[in-house]
Amino acid sequence: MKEFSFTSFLTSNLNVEANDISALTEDCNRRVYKKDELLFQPGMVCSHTFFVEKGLIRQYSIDPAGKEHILQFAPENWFVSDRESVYFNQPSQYFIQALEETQVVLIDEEFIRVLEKKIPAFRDFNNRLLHNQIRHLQNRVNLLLSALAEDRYLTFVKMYPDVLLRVPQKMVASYLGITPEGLSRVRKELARKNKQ
Amino acid sequence: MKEFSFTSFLTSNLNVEANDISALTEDCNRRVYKKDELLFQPGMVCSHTFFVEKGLIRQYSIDPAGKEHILQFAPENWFVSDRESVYFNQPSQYFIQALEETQVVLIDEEFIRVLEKKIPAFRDFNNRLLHNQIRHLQNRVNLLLSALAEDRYLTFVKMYPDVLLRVPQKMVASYLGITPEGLSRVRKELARKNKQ
DNA sequence: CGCCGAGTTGAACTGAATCAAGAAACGTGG
DNA sequence: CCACGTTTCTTGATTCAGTTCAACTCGGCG
Repeated sequence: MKEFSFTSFLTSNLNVEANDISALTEDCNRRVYKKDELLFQPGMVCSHTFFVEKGLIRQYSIDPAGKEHILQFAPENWFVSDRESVYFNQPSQYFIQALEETQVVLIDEEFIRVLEKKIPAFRDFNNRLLHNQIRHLQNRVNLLLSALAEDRYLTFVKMYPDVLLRVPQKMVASYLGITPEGLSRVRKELARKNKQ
Repeated sequence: MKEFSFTSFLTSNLNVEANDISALTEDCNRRVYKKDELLFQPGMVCSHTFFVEKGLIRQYSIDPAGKEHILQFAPENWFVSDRESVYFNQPSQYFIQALEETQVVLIDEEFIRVLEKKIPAFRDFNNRLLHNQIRHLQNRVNLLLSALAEDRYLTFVKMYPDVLLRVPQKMVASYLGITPEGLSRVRKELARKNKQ
């Protein structure tokens, strides 16, 4: 029997028997999205969180000038959700899109409540996930406020070396808040420095 | 009997009897900080969250070039904590400072656990606070990625009109990620537009 | 009264965007 | 497996938003 990565993810983080978990996670709603397919788009209220079992997705916005801005990449074992929409029932302003063929678990509020009930440790774990996300966002704000393009890129390379290899360079640029041309020049400059 | 604003804040949000709450919150650790006094500084592990009962505090970093960058303002009824430090027990990289004479409640992990135990609704409320902070941070990242200085300023004015009047302009600039001179020019330009 | 930090203004400068063109990589159908 | 069109990446010339530095004004406070 093949084990779902959502199951093993929860098992290893919740410190409980695999059997207890898989009973709950096996018949979760799952869906496979093709490359470039949208999981979600602005205007709707997003009713669930996505857990990536295989593949890679991104969350992004499009500004009035038509430019894309990437809020988050999510490879295997990451959650993505528009908290604003899921939790506060407001129409989202963000897109969520598969960047590769991607299999996700669809998690709704009800499933979370079931998990909390059956596995008390889940509440604490979920809490930890939220704290972790806040920490990352806070550090990202700080970086956007304080660092130039080159430093932001170097930080990205260090933090997400895997993502770097899986997405087109222009999307890294969009995540960093610079243009594709700008990132191309940053990389050129770094290569020059490394030679000498 | 004078009621603490922390008590009434929890009472109104938790939907429980004021008496139940005040028994818990009355003898919390409280402290008053003078204007400009530091509540906390980098390098230490921050062991508690602050709830502002009266006054105004800010969280900020100082970059290698010596420039300040404000992560958050917190007026009355706001929480401030360095999640990275409190939750993950890591040395913080941020300062927390009183911008006016400020009274705060010091909340440690133990107190949170007591609250969770005695008042079940607190867990959900805390969860809501976390989601709310994520939402705000996410929107701020999006704004930093997509908007020019003028739009960021206008958004700030709309979202925090109260804070705008209580802090020096150079701190608003620091929050927005521009220089004091830059903000001065943005405001001048806006004034010009409004006249015509 | 004199000082000091906050805000303003101007001139020169700089990091990054824009626009445009070409080169390289990629995917798809024949 | 190649040929083609499409997208991605690079490079150059120009422009622009915002910084830096310096001088000056203003208001509060010892």
